[in-house]
Amino acid sequence: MVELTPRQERVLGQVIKAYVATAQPVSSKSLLEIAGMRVSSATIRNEMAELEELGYLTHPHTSAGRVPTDAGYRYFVEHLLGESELPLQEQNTIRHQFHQARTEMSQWMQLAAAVLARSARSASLVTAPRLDSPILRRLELISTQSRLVLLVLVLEGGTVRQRIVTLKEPMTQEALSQVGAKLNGHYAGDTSLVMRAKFGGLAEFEQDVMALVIELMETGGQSSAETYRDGLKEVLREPEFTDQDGARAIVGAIEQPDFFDQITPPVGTVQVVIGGEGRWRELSACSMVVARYGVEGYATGTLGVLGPTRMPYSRAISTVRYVADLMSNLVSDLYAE
Amino acid sequence: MVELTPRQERVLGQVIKAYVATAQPVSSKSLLEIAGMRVSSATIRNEMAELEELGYLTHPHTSAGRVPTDAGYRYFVEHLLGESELPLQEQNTIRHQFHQARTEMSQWMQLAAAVLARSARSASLVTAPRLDSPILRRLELISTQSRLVLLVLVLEGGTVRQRIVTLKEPMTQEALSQVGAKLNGHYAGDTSLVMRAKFGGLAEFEQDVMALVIELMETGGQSSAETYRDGLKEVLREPEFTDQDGARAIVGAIEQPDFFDQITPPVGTVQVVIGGEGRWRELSACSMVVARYGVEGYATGTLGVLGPTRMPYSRAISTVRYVADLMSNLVSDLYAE
DNA sequence: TCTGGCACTCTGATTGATTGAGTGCTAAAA
DNA sequence: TTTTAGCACTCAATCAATCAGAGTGCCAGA
Repeated sequence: MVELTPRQERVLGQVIKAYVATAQPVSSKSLLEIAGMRVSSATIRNEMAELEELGYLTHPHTSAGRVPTDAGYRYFVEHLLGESELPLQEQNTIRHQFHQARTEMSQWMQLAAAVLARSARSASLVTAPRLDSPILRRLELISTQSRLVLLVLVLEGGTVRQRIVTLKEPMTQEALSQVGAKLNGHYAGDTSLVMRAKFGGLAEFEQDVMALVIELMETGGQSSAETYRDGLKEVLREPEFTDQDGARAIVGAIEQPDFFDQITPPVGTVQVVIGGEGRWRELSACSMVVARYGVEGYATGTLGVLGPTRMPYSRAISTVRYVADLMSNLVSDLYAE
Repeated sequence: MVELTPRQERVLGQVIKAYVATAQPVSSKSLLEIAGMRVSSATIRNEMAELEELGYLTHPHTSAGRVPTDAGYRYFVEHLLGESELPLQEQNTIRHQFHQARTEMSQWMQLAAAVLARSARSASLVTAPRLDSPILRRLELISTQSRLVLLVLVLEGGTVRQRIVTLKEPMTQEALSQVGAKLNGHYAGDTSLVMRAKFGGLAEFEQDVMALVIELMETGGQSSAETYRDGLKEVLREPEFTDQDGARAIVGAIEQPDFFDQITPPVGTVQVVIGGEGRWRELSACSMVVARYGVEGYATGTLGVLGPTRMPYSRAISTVRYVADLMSNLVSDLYAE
């Protein structure tokens, strides 16, 4: 990536700022007005032509103003955006909202989605934290009906997983509780790996149960319902999504519950994907700002926003970073040793 | 609602059929071709004019074909649609898919949403069954961290609810288990009403826990994540949603997790809402076909489709009915005494 | 009661002219 | 060498006018 002169950087930054605000190509004259630079429009035009040469701007047709390219946004994000923090005022508002919510992951995630959508004027997606190598805290076998038994797993950190088991022949709740107690004695505190190692010495039914336990611990809840969304309706106002294809592209992405799981930056960093970056052809008009939250190596989830490439990156990035940090703290409070 | 002559009914039915298929106004001549009626186009025109007089058809402008009105669809649904069943072939396919799924509510609901969306060419929404007056089967108190305790409730039928409690001072898992055992002894098998009645004779901490239990049982999970959706991307292909307003209207509705909870037909019936029916102004171009499933008075959820008024009502209604019945059976298998 | 025929209406596509925003380039000024 | 003023040029957007065609409404006759 070529280095730009300070003035070129200024021009690029102002073009992006104006284009993000108005969605209209930016002319050399209008740029002068908003940027208040003390040169003529012709100079600006020369700079713009140069920036176009370098691939950071284009224009839709000969007599139109300039529009940033994906590379232009990329340069902007990498070089012209400091590690700016969210204004304290907003940090407080958000923290306050989180304190008001009940101490429940589902509420927090819903709230996180709402905050992200509002702040970044985009659609947002938050997935529940998933345990990397879950540890069994306790299991329960609960008879629901003659031959149907509910298996409930409580994992370290409070995640609950459940599955219905069909028995070959009926068992009383008494008998089930005994089996439960025995298995708890054997396996509470173990990861699925350890469980596999200690598999011997079990009755057939107990083996069946443990096989299920292991499967449940390793495949994870995966429930697609564990994804929280917001802002889709509002982001459809943006001009890039008014036509059918644009709308379908973003709706299709948001509809996938695990869409952001394809992007997994390490916890603590924020990743910006501009214009689908080749990997998502449909999303060529979209950008994403994604972060992972939680405790690395233990339990992590993904959260972020999806909007037009013409996105308020500064806001989006600082909001995503702030919310991810907040969520990480919540998770580590819950899961801490 | 005025009675129509058999021929008028036939004309109305054919107009709707053609319009549903093509989204184009239907002309008198083209109607002749598809319906194969042995009269002239002029006769059809007269009938159409009559139907327009009665409010069942309109035309967008003088020299355009006819389009059904909401009243027209309503008449069609009430009078011209028998209690037709889904073709056996499809019933089998659907039943087969349900058998393939794991015996888990979340999987079934996701599947139900997918089936509905495919079959009715619409967006679908399925909400988890909610207990009407839940009965506690067992509660667990699990220490997660010094002063944070996870309260897990298992309700009759296998619903699990959880909540984090912050203690005033630390307690050991031992102590928590004792409290748990005591409360289970007292309250297992009770509804929240009974619990309120037997509230006396508890230590302060136990009272706090039971207050939470009651709250959790009465307010319900309410987790917005317990809603499954599908087909939104595809339904945006329909011409009525190509413009911004149309798309935003349907996306806004689908985004609300409890949208269908506003419509609650009794279990076993299917309700059809055409053109928003005045209650949903934004959804004037949409229809919904909704059913409640589950066991009345015990645990019920809502499921249905949302699409353009130009919807294949016959398919939609029979699919919704069939899937609702299927889900009702699954629920009653799980919850049956 | 139905039908053939014809006048009438309205849309949608096409064309052409016009306007104006905005650039690119050149030659002069700093 | 860099900046600026000026001017020619390009292209989208808008408007008006025209035209073909689809489809209706209605009347008069079967």
